[in-house]
Amino acid sequence: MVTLAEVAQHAGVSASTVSYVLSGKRSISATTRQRVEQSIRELGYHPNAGARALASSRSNIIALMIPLRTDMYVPVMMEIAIAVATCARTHGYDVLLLTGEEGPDAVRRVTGSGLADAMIVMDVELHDERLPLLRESDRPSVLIGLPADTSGLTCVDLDFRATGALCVEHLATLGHRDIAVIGEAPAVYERHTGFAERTLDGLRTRARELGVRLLHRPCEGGYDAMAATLARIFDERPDTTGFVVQNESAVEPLLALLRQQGRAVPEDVSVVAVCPDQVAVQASVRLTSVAIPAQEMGRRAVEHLVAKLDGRGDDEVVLLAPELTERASTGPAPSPAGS
Amino acid sequence: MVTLAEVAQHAGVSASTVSYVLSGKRSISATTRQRVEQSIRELGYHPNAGARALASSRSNIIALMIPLRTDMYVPVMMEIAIAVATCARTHGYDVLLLTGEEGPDAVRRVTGSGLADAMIVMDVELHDERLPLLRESDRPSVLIGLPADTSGLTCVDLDFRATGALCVEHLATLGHRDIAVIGEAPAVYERHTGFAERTLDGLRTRARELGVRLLHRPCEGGYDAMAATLARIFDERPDTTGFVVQNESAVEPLLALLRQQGRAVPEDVSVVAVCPDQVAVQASVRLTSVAIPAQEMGRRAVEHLVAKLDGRGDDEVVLLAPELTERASTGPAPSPAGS
DNA sequence: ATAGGCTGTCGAAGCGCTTCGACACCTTTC
DNA sequence: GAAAGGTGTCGAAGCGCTTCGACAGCCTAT
Repeated sequence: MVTLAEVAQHAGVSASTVSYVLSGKRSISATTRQRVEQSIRELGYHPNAGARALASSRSNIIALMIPLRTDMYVPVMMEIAIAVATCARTHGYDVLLLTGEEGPDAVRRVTGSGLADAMIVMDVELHDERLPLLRESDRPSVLIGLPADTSGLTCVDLDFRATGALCVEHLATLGHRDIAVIGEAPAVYERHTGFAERTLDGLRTRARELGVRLLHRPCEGGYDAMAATLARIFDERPDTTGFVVQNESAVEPLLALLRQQGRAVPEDVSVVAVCPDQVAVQASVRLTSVAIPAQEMGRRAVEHLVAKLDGRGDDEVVLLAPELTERASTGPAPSPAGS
Repeated sequence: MVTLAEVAQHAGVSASTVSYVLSGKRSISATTRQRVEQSIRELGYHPNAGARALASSRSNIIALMIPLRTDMYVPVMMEIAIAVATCARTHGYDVLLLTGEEGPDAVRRVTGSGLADAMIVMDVELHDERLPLLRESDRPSVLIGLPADTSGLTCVDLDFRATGALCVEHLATLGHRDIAVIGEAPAVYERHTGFAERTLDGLRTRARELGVRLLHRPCEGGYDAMAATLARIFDERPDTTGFVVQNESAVEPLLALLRQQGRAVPEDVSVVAVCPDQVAVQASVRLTSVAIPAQEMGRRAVEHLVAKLDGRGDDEVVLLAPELTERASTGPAPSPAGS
């Protein structure tokens, strides 16, 4: 274990000089700098993280709270996590992975112990227990997601309300008048997860404005659940010709079932998905979709946090504008039978 | 920021006594302990992580290196990561998330700086650049995966060779003589990822022993790639009746295509998947599969690491025995046409 | 020439914790 | 009743780094 002092001795300077070479907080002559850097290389010196954290009260670590559940929107979570880790590194930060399991205690523990300088919280519920702690905390934080009350918080999210509106608009423009929404699992709504409710709100509002009938059905992932849900939908609204799907693990089952029932996509029914682009293009029908910009969200969260840590930046809600990409799963509504 | 000293003063004892109450490394009388614990609670004291790390040269952090790519076996990675984080917490450790991006440098940085006490490395290639560093390092590490040379390393993985054998056996027992293997994307084999090659090895060896013809085709995920691959397979081996799929994102496309071609599963062709159970049960045909025990792997990795950190434990290769669960996608081979 | 301002470097004082040796006190034991 | 052995507690010495004030040396402006 090489220490600062050893580097200093090797380079023939004082410890503080080495420290200033490393941090750049005071000017150092070019020759000294080079000598020190040479010594650092030769000795293979790495500053001790603990000592650094203690002396500077900065750990250079960002905590990332991810949901514990592995049963939903996994690829999105993973992509965000990786984007956060990658982007954080470019700013000199490491990422500490926390699961939602500990709940609010994790916030206390991490901020209390100085383990992390800041925090990114995912899977935010409308009235999340962690919010009061984050508001009080002197450490900056960014939410990925949108709670009911955003005062005193910084949030980054896709504008799900606009996303919902966009989906309805697209289908309405194509002439669809009866639209079914296949949502996330019921548990997601019960937990009042912001994005699910906001999408629904956007869907409903725009549907009302456009005079389109809308039927919303939460749905577990998987084939069997989808089959049951679909049956109920056609039972209740036989004239349904448009679908909006916001549930990755329902996408392929839906397509398979429609095919099996002899309903052609997009000739008989149109499908719009809200999912990462990768899912949309890999599906058995290339899906018209609104992308969930996971990487972008992760990146923006980190950049806001870094700005705050640098004393720049302020509380702010960033809603990314949704973009609908037309692919092969949507087309004009079929003319009503018998007219 | 409450400090140890403040707690000590509040409880009317010395700082070292508080420290010993916290660590339990020396006996403390019940009354003193209670008094100290009371003060800790009243003041809301959290030990400073940096100071602790500096003084004890233990950070209580485990680093987890995950692959950067988000295009393959994502759910497995996510599940492992979450299992690692959860299990680590039960042992008093936090988890630092590193992406493979930095490569071997990340190993140097983390072990050199004392940021983490130990390391879990995922997505190990047969001749991984990081291995020499891990072998030399004085910090313990566990690989999830199996490189070519495991000497001086601790590894946890599913026994993919046995997995391959198991799949072939199952199909052979049902009378299938022509089996096609739909593998991971070509890139996975090019990188010489251990698990893919070992599965293939197990498949081939057992197939030879049982006198079964085997055709292996790597395959990108998605519908189009699968369609092309499947066409080539039936072109080359029209009598193929058994499939082994080791590629989550090829599963559903395969089933859809078979259905579309009028080949019934399992009446005409049988399919065995190597994938997490969740994928197997959510597929449009409930798949006979060998599960990838992601949680178990994460848990075992952490437990080995903790054992090593406690001075117990030794280098060891743990191969989890595969288990095949029969579901609705495999059945007896159809009798050859015309016989 | 001299005051004033830069620049580059150093020494020393912590940051908050762990841990080692010391020691006071209380039991045992013969 | 003294020696031996436990307990429970304290004080002090760091752990390796950052950062503040000091200051030597030099340049510029008067």
